[in-house]
Amino acid sequence: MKISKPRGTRDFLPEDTKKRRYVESILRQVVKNWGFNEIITPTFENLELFTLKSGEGIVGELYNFKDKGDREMTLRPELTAPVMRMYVNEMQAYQQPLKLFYFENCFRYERPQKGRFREFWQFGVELIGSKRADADAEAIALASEMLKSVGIKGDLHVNNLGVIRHLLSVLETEHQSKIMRLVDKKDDTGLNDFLEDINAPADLRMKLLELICLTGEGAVTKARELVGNIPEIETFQELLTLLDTYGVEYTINFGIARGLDYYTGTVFEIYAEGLGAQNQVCGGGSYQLIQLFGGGDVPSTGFGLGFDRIMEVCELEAPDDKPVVIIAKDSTRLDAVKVATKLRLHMPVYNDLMKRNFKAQLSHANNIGARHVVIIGEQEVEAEKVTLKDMSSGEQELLTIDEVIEKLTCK
RNA sequence: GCCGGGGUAGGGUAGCGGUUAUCCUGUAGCCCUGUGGAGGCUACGAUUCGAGUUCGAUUCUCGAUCCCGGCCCCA
Repeated sequence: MKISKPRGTRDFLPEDTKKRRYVESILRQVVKNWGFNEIITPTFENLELFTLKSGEGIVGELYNFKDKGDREMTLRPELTAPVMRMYVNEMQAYQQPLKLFYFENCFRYERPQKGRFREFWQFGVELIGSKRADADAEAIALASEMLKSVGIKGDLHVNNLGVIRHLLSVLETEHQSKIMRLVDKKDDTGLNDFLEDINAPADLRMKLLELICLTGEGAVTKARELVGNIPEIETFQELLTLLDTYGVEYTINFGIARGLDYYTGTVFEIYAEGLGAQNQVCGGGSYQLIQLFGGGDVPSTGFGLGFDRIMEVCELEAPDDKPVVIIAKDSTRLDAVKVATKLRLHMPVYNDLMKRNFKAQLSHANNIGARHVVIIGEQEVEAEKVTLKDMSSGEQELLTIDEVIEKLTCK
């Protein structure tokens, strides 16, 4: 009787894990160099944390459960809300801006497909305390740099929601939200119908439809013509100038909306090729969530990277471990253990655990890709040395253990 | 929740009503107990699960399940 793994989860074999850890280590190095500090939050949280942020509707997509104390819990579906909760609970007195990052698994009860799993990993950054374009620009530049560091060419689209919000400000709040959702979905007919339903002014309707199609060069100028010289445009222009200075390539896209009300201004998405329908590898922007969780009026900006999607398109190869295999005879196995113990302070070492004969041990060493083997037989024990054999050249020489360490570690 | 396409040893496959279920690879061992990569031999190991049709099902039908792709959703 075999037990299969739960739907939408994955086993990572040694080769997979090695590559994942390697890519992870590169991303970690980049965020650290940008001055961000890692945090860890619980794997499960009170259900309310997420319904508060995203509405009751998301419960259907959650891995939620009641614990033995009858509390409504859920495995975390994302990490922005937990980080905000953590900030409100424990970090409000910290120096701002807070520069935080996390790399954790998340859980969503969804139908698996390419680039979508029920357990997946998010690498995210939250920058708390600054509402300036400088913070948004740093977040975007960092996201861009992270992808670049692992060899992924992403297509970055940026927008400032303040512009479209300004245009819609004459409408009721609920209508505004609804329109933002329709724009996010790129549901043009739905949008038209809705504008018809609420009897939106013809002038606004025309401007809106024109605005959300604005993209690429000259889009800012055209937007300015549509909505006038409002502060939101100036902020957006400031962000773009900063991005230019960072050397980040981007596409202006007034059609990116993000369906949720807590996004305040800057929003961005990054897409990568080769991922099928789920081609977004990064999404983020500036948002206002802290008040919702009982904190002050603190602006934040952040983004999440879909680590699994990155792995899907990342072509980096993890460096080789260069294992050393010790080959011994039955009569010298204890000597082999002693030598292994010394060598293990410096390098990965394999010892025979199968009581293989001499030839089979050598063959096994070859099969697992050993660069070198260390032979310990009666002759070597007698001479208080070992034989080091280079597996690719076949050359071998009699050396002391210290000489072996010296020789293998300096390469 | 919806729509397609799939599921045969650990991995890759052939068979498409009756076979000892094919071959490649893998793993372990032997040929060969102080020198690997080749070769030969041996062993291990599979029809996703459950119903139905049939004398007989890996093969046909239905259901479940999982995988792959897409829709919805995407915090």
